[in-house]
Amino acid sequence: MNKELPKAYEPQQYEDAIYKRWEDSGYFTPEACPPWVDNPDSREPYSIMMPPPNVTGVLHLGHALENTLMDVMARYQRMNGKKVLLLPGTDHAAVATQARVEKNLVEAGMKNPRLELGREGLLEKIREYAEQSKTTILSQIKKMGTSADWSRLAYTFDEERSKIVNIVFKKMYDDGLIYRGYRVVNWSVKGQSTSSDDELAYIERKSKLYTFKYSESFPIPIATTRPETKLGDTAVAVHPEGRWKEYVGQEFVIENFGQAGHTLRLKIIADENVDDSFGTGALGVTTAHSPIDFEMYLKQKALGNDIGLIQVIGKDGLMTKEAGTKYEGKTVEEAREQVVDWLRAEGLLIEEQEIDQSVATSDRFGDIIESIPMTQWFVDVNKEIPGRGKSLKELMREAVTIGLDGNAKKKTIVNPERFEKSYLAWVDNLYDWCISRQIWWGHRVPVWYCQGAKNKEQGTTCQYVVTSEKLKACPECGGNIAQDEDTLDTWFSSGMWPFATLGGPEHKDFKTFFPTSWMQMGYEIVSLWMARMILFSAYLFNDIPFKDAYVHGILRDKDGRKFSKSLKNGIDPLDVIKEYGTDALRFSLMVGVAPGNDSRFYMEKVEAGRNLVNKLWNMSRFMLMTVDKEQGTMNKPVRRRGGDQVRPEAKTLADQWILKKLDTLVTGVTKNLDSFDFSYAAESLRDFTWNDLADWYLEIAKIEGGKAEVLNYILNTLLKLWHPYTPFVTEAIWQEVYGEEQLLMVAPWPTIQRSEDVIGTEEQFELMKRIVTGVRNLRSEYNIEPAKKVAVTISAGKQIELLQKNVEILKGMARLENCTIEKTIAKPDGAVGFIESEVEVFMDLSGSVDLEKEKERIQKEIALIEPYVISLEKKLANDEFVNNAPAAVVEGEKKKLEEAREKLKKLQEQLGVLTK
RNA sequence: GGGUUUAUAGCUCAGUUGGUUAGAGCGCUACAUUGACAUUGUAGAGGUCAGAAGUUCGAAUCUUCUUAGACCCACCA
Repeated sequence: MNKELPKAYEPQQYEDAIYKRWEDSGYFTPEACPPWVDNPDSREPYSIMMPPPNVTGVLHLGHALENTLMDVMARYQRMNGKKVLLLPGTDHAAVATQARVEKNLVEAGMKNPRLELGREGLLEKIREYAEQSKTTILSQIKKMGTSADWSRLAYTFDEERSKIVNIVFKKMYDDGLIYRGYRVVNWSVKGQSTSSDDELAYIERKSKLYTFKYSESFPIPIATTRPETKLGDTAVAVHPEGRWKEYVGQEFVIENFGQAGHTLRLKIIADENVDDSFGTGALGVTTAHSPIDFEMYLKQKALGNDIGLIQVIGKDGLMTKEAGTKYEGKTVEEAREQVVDWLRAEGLLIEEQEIDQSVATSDRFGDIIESIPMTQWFVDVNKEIPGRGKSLKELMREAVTIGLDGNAKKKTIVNPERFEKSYLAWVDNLYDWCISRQIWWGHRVPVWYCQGAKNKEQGTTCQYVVTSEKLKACPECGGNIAQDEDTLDTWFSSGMWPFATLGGPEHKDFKTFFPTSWMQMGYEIVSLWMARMILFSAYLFNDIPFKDAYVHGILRDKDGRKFSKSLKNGIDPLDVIKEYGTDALRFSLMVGVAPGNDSRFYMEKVEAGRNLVNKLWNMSRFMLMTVDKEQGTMNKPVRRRGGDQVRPEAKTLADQWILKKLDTLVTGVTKNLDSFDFSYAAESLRDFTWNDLADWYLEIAKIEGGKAEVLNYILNTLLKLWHPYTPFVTEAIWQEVYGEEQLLMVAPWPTIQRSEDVIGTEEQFELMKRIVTGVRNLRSEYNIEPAKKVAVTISAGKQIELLQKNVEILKGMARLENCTIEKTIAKPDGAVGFIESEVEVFMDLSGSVDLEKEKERIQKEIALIEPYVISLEKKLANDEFVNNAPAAVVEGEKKKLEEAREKLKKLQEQLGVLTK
C-alpha cells in the first residue's frame, strides 16, 4: 500500500464514485459477463423485477428496505456467475397519483381542478408531477446502491407497457372474461370514481341502529343503520323456514313512506342467507344500494321475480329525484334525519340503539363509500376460461398449491409459508373485479362506442368495439366513434409487471427471464398485487410470474407505529445516508428481522451499522498494513480466476481455527442467502468479523507474525461475503487492494476449497480462549491494572502439549510476564486460580491475596456447579433418556458431566487448602 | 364473528425441523487508552422464555386453554 487509508471510513467520499464505476462497468446489465465465468453462453438467468414505486412523491424507508433485499439477492447471484437482471421501474399509480396532485392543486387555491383544468389540462399537471417524482425516485434508488439495469428501465404507463395492457384487455374480452355490466359498485363521491373491494379501508365508528316498521299495518319490523336508503327498498327478505315465512310471496304497498310522495311496493322474498335468529329475522332489501341486496335482486330476477331497483342516492352523494320530492337534492345525512323524524312522528320507530359499525371508506380519497348501481367493466373470476376448463380463481389457487395443471415446476413458493394461507383465503372470497375507474390518470379503457347515425338506420348492432388498436372510425359501419371515458384500475397494469417489463411474450428478454426468479413484497400487498400477477401470468402463459415470493414485514418507527404522513414520523432515507452512509443503513435494515415479521427502525441501529462498517474498514486497514510490513511491498495477493484465492496453509493452531471458522461462515452465509434468511447471514457475518477475527485472530496475528498469506485470504473472502450487504465499503477496500481494474461486484462468490479436518481444533482453541478470558477475569476481580504484567502457573494435565506450544498466545493475550506450565503442580502459596476443563490456572498475587475473598469466590463457583453436576447425573442415570435420546446427545451429556465433575473436584481441593 | 400473528435480559430482537447451565446488538456497571479502530478494548451485572395444564426420557420450542397486543378478512341487517 502506498498511501495511508484514513482512520475512519467516510462513506460520502466513496459512494457516488463507486456507484458510477459500477454503472460505467456495464455489469448492471445481465449481458456483461465476468471474465472468470467458464461458460458465458450458458449462464443461468436470474431475474428480479423491482416492485415499481408509485410516482406519488419520494421514497421512504420501506422502499429502502425493499431495495436492500433485492440488491442483496441480485449481488449474491451475480457473484455466483448468474446472468442477473434486476429490472427497475416505477408505477403511475392511477388513483393515488391523481388524488395527490388534485390535493396539491386544491391546497394551492384551486376549487375544483377537474372542472377548472379539464381532462387534458389536469393530465398535463399530473404528468409533470409524475415525471418529477420519477426523477427523484430513480436517483434515490441509485443512492441505495441498487445494482439495477437502468437500460431496461420501465414505467407502467409508458408506451410499451400500455400496448400490452390493451392487448391483454382485448384478449380477456374475447375470452369473455372481461364484461361490461350494470352492478352495484363502490363509489367515492369525493373522488367521483369507483374503487375495487381491495381499495377500501374500513373504519370503526359509532352509529345508530334503528328498528322500525314501514307502516302501521306492516307486520315485520326491520332494522337499519341507513334509514334514508329505505326510501329505495323494493323487498323484504326473510328466511324461507323462518318466523316470517307465512308472508313470503306477498306484496305490501306502502303509501307515501317518509312523506316521499311516492309508493313503496315491498315483496316479501325468501333467502337462505337471512338469519332467522338474528335481530328481527328480516331484512329490508335496498337493491340499488347494497351489494348483497343487489345479489338478491339478481337471484330473484333469475327466478322470474323482478323486484326492481330504485336508486335514491346519486353520484353526487345527494338524494335523487326517485327518493321523492321532499328529499331530492338533500345530503344523505339530512335525509336520514328527516326519515327518522318522520318514523318517530308516525309512531313507527320501535327502537334506537347505539352500535359500533365498521364502514368502508375510500383509501385514497378518504370519504365514505356509497354503494351505487352503474355500468362498469369487470373481470369475471369465476367463469371458465375457454379451452382451459378452469376459472381465473382456480388458476390463482393452483399456482401456489399444486402448481398450474398440477405441475410442481409451475408453482410459486411463498416464503414464509404462512402467507400462502392468507392469499388462498383471499382468493376464495374473491368477487368479480371492477376494473374501470372514472379518474383520468391511467390507461384508458380500450373500447370505442359507435355513435354513427348510419348504423342506427340500418339497425345494426355495433354498439361498441373492443380493440387493442387506436380507432378512428367504427370498423363495422364507418361511423363516428368515441373512446370510453374511463381508465383502468392501477392493479390491472401492475399485475402485468413481471412480463410487461420484459416486453411481452415475443421479446427475447421474456424468453430468457420469464418466469422471473424471485419477487419480494410487503405482506400488505400479497392479495392486492401478488394475486393479480399470478392471475395474468397463469391466464396468458399458463405459467407463474415468479418462482419464489418472499414476503417481508413492514417497517415501523421506534415506538412500533407505522410510518405515516399524519404522524409526521417519517424518516428520509437520504438523510440517514448522508449522516451514516448507505452501507450502515442497509445493514440496519437487514439485521434483527425475522422473515415476514415487522421490524422497528431507529437510529441506534443505524449507528451500530455505521460502527460495524467502520470496524470492517479498520480491520482491513490493519490487515493490509500487516501484509505490507511482512512482505515488504504492496501485496498483490495470489489471484486465480480474477481474485479467487487458494486457501493458504495453516501454520498454527490459530490459523487452523480461523480458517475453519471462515469455512463455516462461507457455508452458513451461502445457505442462509439461498433460503432468504437475510438476518441470519448478516448476524453470522458480524459475529465472525468482530468476535472471531478482530478480537482474537488479529490480536494473535500481532503476536505470532507471518500471517501475510492467511490475512490476504481472509480479507479477500470476507469482503466478498460482506459485499451484498455493504457494497460500498467493501468495494472501496477492494479497490485499495487490487487497484481499479477489478470490481468486487463481479468477483466470484467464495466456495470452500478444502475442508481440512484437524480433529479438535476448535475445542483446543476454545480452551485457549477460556484460559485467556479466565486470567483477564481474575485480573479484573483483583483490580490488577490491565497494563501490569502478572505471572501465571498452569497445571495442564493432558493439555500440556497444547499449552506449551501456544504459550506465546497466552502471554500476549493475557499480558503475562511469566507463564510456567507443568503437567501437574499444586497451587502455589499466595496465588488465586480457576479451572477450565482439567486445566488449573494459578495467578501469582505476590502475597496480596485476600484469603476470605478467594474462599468466597470458590464457594460461589461450587454452588453454581454442584446442582449442575447433580442434574447431569440424574439425567444419565435415567434409562429412558439413555435409551431414547440420540447417541450423540448422550455422549455430549457424558462429556459435560465428566468435565463438570473434574472441575468440582479441583474446586473442592482448592477450597480444602484454603480452609486448612 | 372467522383467520393470521406476537408475548424471551432495561430497550430492540434472534433462537433453523424438541437435547444450551437460554443468546446478540444497544443500554448499564467497573476498568483501560500513543500505532487497525473511542465509530475502541477488557471484564461484569441482568431472564422462573406472558400464565396454566398437557404430550415427552427431555419443552422457550409441540398441543389445549387463559391473559394482553397487532394485523387481515367478513353481507349479520
